[in-house]
Amino acid sequence: MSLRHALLTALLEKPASGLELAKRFDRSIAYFWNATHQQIYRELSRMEAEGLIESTPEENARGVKKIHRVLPQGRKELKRWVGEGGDPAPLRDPMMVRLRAEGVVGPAGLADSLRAQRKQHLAKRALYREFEAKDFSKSPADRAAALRYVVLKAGLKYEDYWIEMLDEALAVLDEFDH
Amino acid sequence: MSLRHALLTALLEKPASGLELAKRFDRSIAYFWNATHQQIYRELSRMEAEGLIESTPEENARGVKKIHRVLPQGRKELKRWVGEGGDPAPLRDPMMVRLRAEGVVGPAGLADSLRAQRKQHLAKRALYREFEAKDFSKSPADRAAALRYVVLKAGLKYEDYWIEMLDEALAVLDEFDH
DNA sequence: ACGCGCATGTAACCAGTTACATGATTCT
DNA sequence: AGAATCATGTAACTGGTTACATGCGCGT
Repeated sequence: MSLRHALLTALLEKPASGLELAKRFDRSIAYFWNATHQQIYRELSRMEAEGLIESTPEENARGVKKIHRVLPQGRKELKRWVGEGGDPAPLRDPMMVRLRAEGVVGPAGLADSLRAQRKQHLAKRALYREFEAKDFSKSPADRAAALRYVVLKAGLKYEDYWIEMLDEALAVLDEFDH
Repeated sequence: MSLRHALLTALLEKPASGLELAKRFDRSIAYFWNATHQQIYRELSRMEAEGLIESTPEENARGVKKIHRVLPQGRKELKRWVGEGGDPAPLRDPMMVRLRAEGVVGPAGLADSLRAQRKQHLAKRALYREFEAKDFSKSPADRAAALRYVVLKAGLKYEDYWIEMLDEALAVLDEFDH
C-alpha cells in the first residue's frame, strides 16, 4: 500500500488537489512512483473516509477543486509505515522477459524496441539532470533535502543502469545478427 | 501480460509441471520475473484453454503431475509478443517512497530496514555470481546463451545498483543523525 | 502412525489499468 | 460556437497476493 504513503508524503510537503497530485506524480516524483488520476482520486476518498486527511472545496477555480490536507492521524500512519520495513520490491520487467524469449524463438525484431526504450531512458535521464542542476547545484544542507537528493540520484542511476543494459543487449544482437 | 510469455519461454527451454516452473522462477529466473504457484497454475490453465500449450499427466510420480508443452500456437504468440515493443516498465519501489517520507516526518527508524535490505541484495548478488561462474566461465558461443548472459548481468548490475543506493542512503542518515 | 515434501488447486481480496462520463472555464 | 484544459469521478477488468484445501508418497 505505498500509493497511500506516497500521497501522504506529497501532501505533507504541500496540500493539493487530486489533479495537482497526478501532475506532480507525472513530473518530479515519477522517478520513484507513479499513478493515474483515477487511482489517486480513489485513494484520496478512502483516506478521507478513514480520517487520515481532510479536504476543503475551493470554489473560485473552475469546477470545484478540493484541496487535501494531512491530519495528525495521517502523519502518524506515515511515520508508522516508514519504520515498518519489509522485503525489497519484487523485480518484474517485461524487457528482460523479451530478451530471454528472443534467445529462444530466434530473431523477432527486438532491436527496434530496444532502441526505442533506450531513447526514452536517455530523455528521462536528461530530465533528472535538469532537476539536479536546478535543485541541488550546491550540496543540500538539511536532512530532508539530502534525502530528496538521494532519491533523485537513485533515479538517475537507474536510468544509467538501463542505458548500459540496453547498449549491451544491442551489441549482442548486432554481433550475432550483423 | 508478461507472466504468460515468461512461462512460454521457460516451457520452450524445457517442458515442466506447474510446481517445477514455480521453483525455476524462484531460482534461476527470479532476477527478471517472479510468480507464486497459484498464479502459475491459473495462467497455465488459461493457456491450455486457449490452445497455446498442452499438458500430459504423468501418473508414476506422487500425485498426478502434469507436464506442459508449448504448442505451435504458443510459439507463434511468443514471437509476436517479442516483436511487439512497448514502454519501459513503470518504476514502483516502496523503499524510495520510504526515503522521501523519512525526510518529511523526521527520523522514523528507517536505517534498520535499509541495512536489512542491503543484506538481502548482497545475498542475491552472491547467488547470481555463482550462476555466472557456473554457466558463463567462458564467453558464450551461441546467440541464446549470449542473451541469457545479458539478462544475468542485468540482474547482477541491478543488485550492485541497490547496494550502492542503500549505502548512500545510510551514509546520509548517519551524517545527520550521527 | 505421523510429519514432511510434492503436487494441484479454489476463493477472496487488493492494486493498477483502461475506457468512459460529466461539467465548468478559458482560449480562439 | 467550438476546442482545449481543468477538475472530478464511475465501471469493468486484469494481474498479483494471501489464505486455505486436498491428496499422495516417502522417510522415520
